[in-house]
Amino acid sequence: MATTDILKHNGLSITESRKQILELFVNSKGALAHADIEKRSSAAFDRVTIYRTLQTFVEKGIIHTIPTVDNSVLYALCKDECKEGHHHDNHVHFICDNCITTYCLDSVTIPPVSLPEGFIKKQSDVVISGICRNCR
Amino acid sequence: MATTDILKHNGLSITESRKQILELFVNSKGALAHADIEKRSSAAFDRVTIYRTLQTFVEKGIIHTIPTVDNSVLYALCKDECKEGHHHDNHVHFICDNCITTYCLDSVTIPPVSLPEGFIKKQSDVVISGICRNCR
DNA sequence: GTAACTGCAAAATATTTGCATCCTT
DNA sequence: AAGGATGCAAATATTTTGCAGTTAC
Repeated sequence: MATTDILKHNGLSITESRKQILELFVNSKGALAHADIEKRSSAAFDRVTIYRTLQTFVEKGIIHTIPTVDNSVLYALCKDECKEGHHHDNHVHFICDNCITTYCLDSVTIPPVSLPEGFIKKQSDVVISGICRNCR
Repeated sequence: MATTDILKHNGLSITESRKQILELFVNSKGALAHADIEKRSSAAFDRVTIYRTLQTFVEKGIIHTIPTVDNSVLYALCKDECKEGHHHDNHVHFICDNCITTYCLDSVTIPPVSLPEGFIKKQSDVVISGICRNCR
């Protein structure tokens, strides 16, 4: 799906920054941090615009944040099942210790985890670190 | 184990701030953020001291960071299996959407996840969010 | 034309570093 | 006494907010 279509689908107006930033996500295999976007976008968007664009994309369910053990904030494209306000991010994230790329392993399903009495699960995230395909 | 012993075990000198901050972790059911420590410590430690103490504890394997989807950084006590430089954090973290407490569910083991060809797993973290025991 | 988006400036927050002083061993 | 830990000041880095100008529809 073209970036313009994705934006339209979500009721967002089509702007250069949104198209380009979304393009970055579509073309990237891994997740992106705010800093990556700042570097990679050809046009120099304002830092603030990037913050706001990312926030908008998260709200609309176009991208989602990935939990990381260090304090960095990573974003990656959501799959179609994601809808506004309700994420369906039941997929595994893999962070390569070597090249630092973060992959969304959509093909890997999270096995059910049984919680202790009284805990009600809403969402689960699995982050696995190690060495990726390309770095072996 | 008393806090002083833990510190000795790790070759750290015994200071008021270290004892008190470690005490907070021992007494806390959930994980703590930098801000929590700043608030809860009776003596008012310098913000910088807290940063440095947490960093030292992480290096020594006394506490570990917990991955979170928002950008916050959380810390929790490590179990005995954790050794300096090599963490064994194969346990599930549970974040309550209501009271924001983060639990280390040591009793819950992470089921094995099969990765695609070429990916080598080193460590895995599972973060589950929902409603905790106390908030139902 | 109107509502929404962007960029700039600046405020608010969070984190790191240097250095002099104080405390632990 | 010596090395390490702390506190203060200040430098950096990160994120948020307000507002005026611009752009999409």
